[in-house]
Amino acid sequence: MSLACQTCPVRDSAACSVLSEEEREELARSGRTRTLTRGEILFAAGDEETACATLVSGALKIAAYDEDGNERILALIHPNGFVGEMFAPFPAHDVVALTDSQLCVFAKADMTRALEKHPALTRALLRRSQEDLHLARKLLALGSGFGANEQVSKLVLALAQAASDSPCHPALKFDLPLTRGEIASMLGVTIETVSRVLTALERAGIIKREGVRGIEIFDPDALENFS
Amino acid sequence: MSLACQTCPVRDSAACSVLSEEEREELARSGRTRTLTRGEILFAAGDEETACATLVSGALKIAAYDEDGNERILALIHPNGFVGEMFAPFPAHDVVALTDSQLCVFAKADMTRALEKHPALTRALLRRSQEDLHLARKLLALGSGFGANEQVSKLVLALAQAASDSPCHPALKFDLPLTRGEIASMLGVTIETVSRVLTALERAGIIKREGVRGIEIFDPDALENFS
DNA sequence: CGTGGGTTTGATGGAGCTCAAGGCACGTGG
DNA sequence: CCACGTGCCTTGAGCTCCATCAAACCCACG
Repeated sequence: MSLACQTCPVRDSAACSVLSEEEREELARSGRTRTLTRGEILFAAGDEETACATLVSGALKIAAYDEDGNERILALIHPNGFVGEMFAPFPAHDVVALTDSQLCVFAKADMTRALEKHPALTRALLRRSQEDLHLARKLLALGSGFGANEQVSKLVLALAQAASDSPCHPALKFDLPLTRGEIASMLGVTIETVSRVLTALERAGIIKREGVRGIEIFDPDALENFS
Repeated sequence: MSLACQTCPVRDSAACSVLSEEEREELARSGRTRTLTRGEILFAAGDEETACATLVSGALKIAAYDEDGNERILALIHPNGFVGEMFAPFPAHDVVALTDSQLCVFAKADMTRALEKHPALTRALLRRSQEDLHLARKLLALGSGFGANEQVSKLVLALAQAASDSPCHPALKFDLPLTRGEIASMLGVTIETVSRVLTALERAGIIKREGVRGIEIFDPDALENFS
């Protein structure tokens, strides 16, 4: 399916928003939209045909797998986000849909050409890349900061912030985009530990679980300092 | 001190190498060289005056500190590397010299102007940024991959590769740029654990320690698979 | 109703953190 | 030159936290 930028929900915030109307139209001609259902994979590590994409709606994960097949989640992509190796010959990691998602995809060659043609687009991607870098390092800092309690509570808080529209305040009631197993593999802990921390948080009156994915946060500050 | 690009050891590989001779001269006029001794800090998190720099020689660390003052190392910068937030209003992390280092520094405003003027420079930085992102994720994957033995041995191997001139093969004999404590804070383990793993590696005949920082590697493959 | 995926909860053992002591290299001042 | 202090590293002993193993639960779905 070809692109329909006029009705795109992220037309004013994605990287391509720096382009003029005509420039955008031209870029759009080389792209395609694609929809994914949960679990479907967008790029696989080592793929021949390389491409890149911006996420319009939904959520993605970037994941690596060790020799035993254990997944390690390296990053989450939210709407407006951009994925794809622009310079490496092939993608280094798998990119998989966490929820039903909608994105627009470009062949690497087309995107490379567009970068040469539109410096503003390159700057926009540089900015995004630096943000991704920042997020990766935040996750790294979270990583072995301290105990499992800290890690899980802070991740819940981070997910709440990501789920919120307003940039600063966390959503107080939202659905986790991740299963317990996925939370576990973002932090390098086990499913059981994640589950235990969540019940502890609930017993402490800090959160409430609604079904399996729903979370209601009563005390955001307590999530920061849970030991 | 102003720049002397003619004699710069990384003139053909740093980001600025994409510029023509005259363009480089012009950029050079807005930059300054700076030398740091081990431990000196280049940028501090939250600094007012923001800047960026490419590393000419030596090594840097990017580090964050938790509320108790524990350091967490987020990345290492090697010669050719570029540091500095181009878009954020202030740096998010400390940047500190690991060894005596030499770099050339640019005010953020000057660099921003240069980016607008030289699209090729922007592309070069985008490429570098993606590489940094890749490295951060590699460290993330290393993180809670598995036991402390794995982590430390793989990090030693990675440091050996970084110390080597040839891109692929690790240096067989080199000096660690990091103290035990710094290795520990890259991995989120304790100093004692690092020390114990190193002695275990030595007892297994895989490495030999020469003084405190020197390392000789006998069996690089064994470092990959040490349990 | 049975099946299966994801989740919760409990019991146990071990890897690594904590605490503590000692060693080595280096600089500083008597 | 030696005594002393200071960093950094090493080694040991105990204890804690989390991974592991195992079982049961919940819920959606056929």
